[in-house]
Amino acid sequence: MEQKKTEELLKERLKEKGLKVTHQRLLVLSVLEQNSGRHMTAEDVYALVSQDYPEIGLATVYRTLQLLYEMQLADRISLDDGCVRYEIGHLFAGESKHNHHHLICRRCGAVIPFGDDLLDDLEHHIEKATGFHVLDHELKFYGICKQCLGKEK
Amino acid sequence: MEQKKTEELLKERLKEKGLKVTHQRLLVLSVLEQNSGRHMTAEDVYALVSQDYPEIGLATVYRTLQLLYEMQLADRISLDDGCVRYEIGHLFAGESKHNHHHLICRRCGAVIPFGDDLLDDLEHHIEKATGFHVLDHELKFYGICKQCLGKEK
DNA sequence: CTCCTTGCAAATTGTTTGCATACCT
DNA sequence: AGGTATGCAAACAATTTGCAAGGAG
Repeated sequence: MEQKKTEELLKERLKEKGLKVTHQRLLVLSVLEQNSGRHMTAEDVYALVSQDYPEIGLATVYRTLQLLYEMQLADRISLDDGCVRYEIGHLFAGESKHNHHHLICRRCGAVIPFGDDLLDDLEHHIEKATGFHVLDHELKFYGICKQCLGKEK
Repeated sequence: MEQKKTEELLKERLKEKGLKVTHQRLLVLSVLEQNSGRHMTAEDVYALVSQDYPEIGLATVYRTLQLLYEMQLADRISLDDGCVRYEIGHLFAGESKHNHHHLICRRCGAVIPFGDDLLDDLEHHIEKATGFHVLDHELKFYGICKQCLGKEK
């Protein structure tokens, strides 16, 4: 029913905006959901959706991911490898705060999620100090992962 | 002499690696330095270097920026507008901790630097908790800037 | 004199767009 | 029916690469 919930959420939001509920859109969301942990490129999603629905076009996947992002149903990050990635955050029905960060290994490229939310205070501070209304944040740490450290001379 | 310092730093590091000190490399660094506040794309740098040195090729600028980044002489960020940007952080002779963050307006695209370093504690915490050795971090806040908020109905 | 580096152009790669057709509502 | 979405192919834009010629050590 977690499953069901985001699907319903998508349908609602589509209707609100006069957009249509299509097979493709549901499939893209479902793939994202079944891989909620991974950071998926459009190609990744395309490959998976194609298994069930080979007729889908890559362009549709791009369009749909963008749509999901705009509707706050998907999270978007860049891992500096030249492509945008999407993932489903732990969304609590309507609340769409994205609260996990990433540790990126400069050596092997591993991406380790790191859940923590110490940034709320900082956000409030920013709002007060600059008048900037914070909606979301993205925090990445670069360094060397445990494995790579182990391999070092 | 701040000026002089990074140039010397570059020369040193090039020699260490058996690489060569070229006019182009010095010029790219110098342009970055003279615009230390801006987040510059390769094209931006290319345009500026071209004024003094029209023969330079765009590919060289790309190669040089990458090099400076690898040598920790330049900082690299992505503002999600589809191109990588570089800037010179306030580097304190050798120490290359990059400690300023960015507020990115979802409406007008403005990028507001935000200096603050509350993340050291968090970094230590991560190292202890995960064994990941943190070298650097990148923090972006997305939201609506003051001006755009003002324009709202 | 020997590699490293450059400039140029061509090649790649991720992503977007135009358009006729197919599909929701 | 009527407008939205789709698939395909072509268009794009940022970045990379191959290679012959030039330049630093």
